[in-house]
Amino acid sequence: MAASTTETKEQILTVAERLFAEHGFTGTTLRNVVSEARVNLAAVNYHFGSKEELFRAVVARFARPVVERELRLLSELKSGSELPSIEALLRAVVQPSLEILSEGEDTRLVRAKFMGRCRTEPEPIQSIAYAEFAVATEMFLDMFQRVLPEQPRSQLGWKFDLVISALVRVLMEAGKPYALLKTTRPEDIEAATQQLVAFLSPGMRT
Amino acid sequence: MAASTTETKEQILTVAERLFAEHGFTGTTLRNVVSEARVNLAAVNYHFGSKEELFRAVVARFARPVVERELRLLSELKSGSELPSIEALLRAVVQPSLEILSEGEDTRLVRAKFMGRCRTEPEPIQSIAYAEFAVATEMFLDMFQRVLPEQPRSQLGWKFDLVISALVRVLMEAGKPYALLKTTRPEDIEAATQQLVAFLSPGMRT
DNA sequence: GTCTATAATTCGATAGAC
DNA sequence: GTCTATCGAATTATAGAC
Repeated sequence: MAASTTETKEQILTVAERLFAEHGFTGTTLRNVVSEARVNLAAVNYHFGSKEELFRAVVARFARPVVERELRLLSELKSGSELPSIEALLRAVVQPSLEILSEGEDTRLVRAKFMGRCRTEPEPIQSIAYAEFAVATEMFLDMFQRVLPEQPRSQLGWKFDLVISALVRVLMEAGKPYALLKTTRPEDIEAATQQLVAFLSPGMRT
Repeated sequence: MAASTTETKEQILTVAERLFAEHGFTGTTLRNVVSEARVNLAAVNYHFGSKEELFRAVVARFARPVVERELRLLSELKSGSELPSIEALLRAVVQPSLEILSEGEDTRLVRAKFMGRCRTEPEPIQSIAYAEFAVATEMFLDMFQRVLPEQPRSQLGWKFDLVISALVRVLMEAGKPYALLKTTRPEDIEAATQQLVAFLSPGMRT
């Protein structure tokens, strides 16, 4: 493996992430990717095997650090002597994803949008990203059930689904003039986190 | 115009609506449409001109009755002697769309999913549907501003955006086993409307 | 590992007979 | 208005030289 191999793979992944985010899976062509990445067309199939495997690789690269932070926050909440508040739990849900926007320089907004795009892709593409988050999602839902034992699981199910929808929407709209999150400055991210949690938490309680 | 012309156009529109809903714009081919619609390939371009014009026609067919009901509910709210409650206003936002699910027999779930899909399509397709709802959206936002004058317009902007996101998610997931709306029975639609309004209204107030 | 060249399909759109 | 046939361009994926 030559020294530039990693570079080529990363270059493909970065460009593909942006084009998938903007145009979706079927709306992105490998020719567009290699053209912008300034690599050869055959390099995609050499390094990733197929267009779908490339998508899986993009998903894995961005999702794993997020899931890792989610699981860490979850274990912190569990290790506490008492049950967390709804607000603390919601913050653990949205914070790892919103923190995407504080890392990666010029790729921040693209990465956030890609995460949102994953959830809006038609099947079977959507399932690729869903699989990465499935374990953490189930654990969050279990925790909501413990904090809100009087609500039936089915109700918590669709409520949590709407929470994720709101998070995804915030990520996709980030950077636009009328969005909740207009910049990627840490203090703006923190403010948006608080506002999003405040918007969602009373609805979870009801 | 022969007697079967309307039939052919409607057949194309109905099949296209389902395929666009399931696979998105770029994921749907005209060949798939005409194959399932059992019409000739050339009929699409004869009746609609292009794939994008076909999409516009599908959007117009489902959106106009919804917008009409939105505007009627809005004028009723305005004609009242006092300002509506948050709950009444939110109900006017979500009800016309959810009522899609009480009409059209076997096309109900498809139509709901298509509406959701419109909002998740990459540009420039998304703007086609957005344009149909733009006027009503602005009027709803004005009404929220009157009911909640202490909140800045920018804040109401992203909150209303999250309300629509929740509505769209409910529409897209309708019919699935763990969704808020599992069937299309009128009483279930009414129950879902109430639960959705109850979930969202406290967040609007905060 | 990177490249050129191309295979093998598939796409949207249209020409022209009926 | 409906059909067959096809154009021209674009797609993913691969074979094979270097």
